[in-house]
Amino acid sequence: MDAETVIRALGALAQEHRLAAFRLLVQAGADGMAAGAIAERLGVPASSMSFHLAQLGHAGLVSQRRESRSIIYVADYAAMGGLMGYLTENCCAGVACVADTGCSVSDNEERTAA
Amino acid sequence: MDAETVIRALGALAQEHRLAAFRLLVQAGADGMAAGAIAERLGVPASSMSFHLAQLGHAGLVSQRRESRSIIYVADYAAMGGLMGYLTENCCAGVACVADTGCSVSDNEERTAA
DNA sequence: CCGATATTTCTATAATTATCGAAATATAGA
DNA sequence: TCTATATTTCGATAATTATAGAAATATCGG
Repeated sequence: MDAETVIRALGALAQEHRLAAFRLLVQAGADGMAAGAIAERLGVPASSMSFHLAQLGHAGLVSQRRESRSIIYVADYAAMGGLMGYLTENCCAGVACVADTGCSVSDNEERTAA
Repeated sequence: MDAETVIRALGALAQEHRLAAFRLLVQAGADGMAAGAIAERLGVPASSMSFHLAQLGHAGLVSQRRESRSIIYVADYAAMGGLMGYLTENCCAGVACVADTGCSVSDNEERTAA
């Protein structure tokens, strides 16, 4: 992942509604979530949410598929993984940051809010 | 680390010169680097670099200390670790992203494949 | 104190990003 | 086809962020 892509991804996540939307999509998993459902859940007008979802898409962090009248957005785990990898290697002195948060992630309660 | 802090940190890194500066500081370690050295290295005017370093500071990603006439900036690993922790827990479905990049970070070449 | 160096703050301007209503597009069902 | 639903695109505006020269501040050596 090159620096430009990383910057786009960081910029995409560096906004209240987009970070919230992406978290929602990560929780939703492969089923994803309809644009309207995200907008309603976050209390953001549809056209604004559409703008933000497009930004996430342009950054490669989400993909979309049409399903009847809805457009379903899905988090792209590989892209997020790429971002994490870049940050780990280039912004964390190799070990410090990740080791610090505990590398075996599976034991937390981070999935309870599904 | 709360969402607002995370957004500030992401926004701080989501800019060419700031990401480059932060990478430089991570490499420099505890010795840090003088503002002028960073500016020169990146080919950015001093006043512009000062603006960007202030943004990184405001986001808590760097600290500074005066050393004679220079102001030395130092990367804050704990802050970066906090950011990584938040992303891992909230934006990575718990495991996928980090596991994907190889959790034992100490070896360098795990990132060649997307 | 003075002159040189290092950096920040000030100021103005340019560029980018966010907001959201209204209009346009796509789909579905009667 | 007509109408309702879901979402995007358009367009206008507001807000934020970036750029960089000039002036101000701090420190040092003499």
